[in-house]
Amino acid sequence: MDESINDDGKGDVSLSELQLALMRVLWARGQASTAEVAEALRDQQRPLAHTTVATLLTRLEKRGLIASERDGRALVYRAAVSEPEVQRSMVSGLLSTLFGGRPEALLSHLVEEGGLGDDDLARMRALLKSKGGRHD
Amino acid sequence: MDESINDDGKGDVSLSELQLALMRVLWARGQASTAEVAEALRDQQRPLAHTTVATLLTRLEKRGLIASERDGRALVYRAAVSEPEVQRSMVSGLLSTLFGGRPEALLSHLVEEGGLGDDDLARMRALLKSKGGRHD
DNA sequence: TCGGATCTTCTACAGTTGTAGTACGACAGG
DNA sequence: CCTGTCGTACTACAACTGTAGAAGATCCGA
Repeated sequence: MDESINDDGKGDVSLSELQLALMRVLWARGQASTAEVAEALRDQQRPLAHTTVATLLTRLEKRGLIASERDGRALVYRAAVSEPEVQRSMVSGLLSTLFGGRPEALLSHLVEEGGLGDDDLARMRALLKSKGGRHD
Repeated sequence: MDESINDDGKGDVSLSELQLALMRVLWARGQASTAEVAEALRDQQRPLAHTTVATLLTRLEKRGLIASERDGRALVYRAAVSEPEVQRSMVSGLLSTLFGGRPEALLSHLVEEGGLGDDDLARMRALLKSKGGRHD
């Protein structure tokens, strides 16, 4: 049968810092041409050759994480996976490899070692309070 | 001066799943020979050739993450970085690349999307309660 | 003392990532 | 019409990772 149906990449995405930087541009702007992405990165003190950005985008597309559409001679890209999807995937990866899959272990780590300020703690407390469940 | 003093690796460690699997063996046992590490991995449904494990350990040592000591003809390894150190480093990496460095954003994600059970939430709440700071 | 069992070390190789040059098509200004 | 300019596609290459075979040193038991 037709084997052109590519894996849609939803299963356990893990992106490098740089790849995320590209994704973030697309998430923020909805869509962007190669040149726009390159410019955005340049503005973030991350100057890369136009061709480098093109290569990176091509690779992300090959992985199914973004999709392109032609606008004249230029390609315009948009994200094919949402930021929360990627977050979910990467957090759960970290959780299982580094914290035995126990979310409290991660929180505990954040609280104990994460150098959080009082305001951070307060915000987190508020967040949890607003979430249902018993308050034993 | 003598430039043989190698970078001690404490600065922004990021380990792959497999590399962490090796580290976990060492963290758990304190120390282990190549053969013991290989055996432990085999027991975790991760059968790797002895030489593969040796290569991996050598590379980790080159990065300063583990240290070896000779015991007869065999090498015995122990971790040179602690698990909390690695956790700190990797969590803070994830935090900055994926959550704009805002810990509450990570917690929020955990709470909203992390599929936590009531008991998880309760444990987390307890954890935060026991931590000082104001309770606005 | 000889052969297998063990170990380390070296070498290899494919895949991914970061980075960019080259080639080549299209288009706009003079 | 010609020449930059802009854009994609292709190629390249070094570093790192996962994986392991080949070589060579040793040690143990018969």
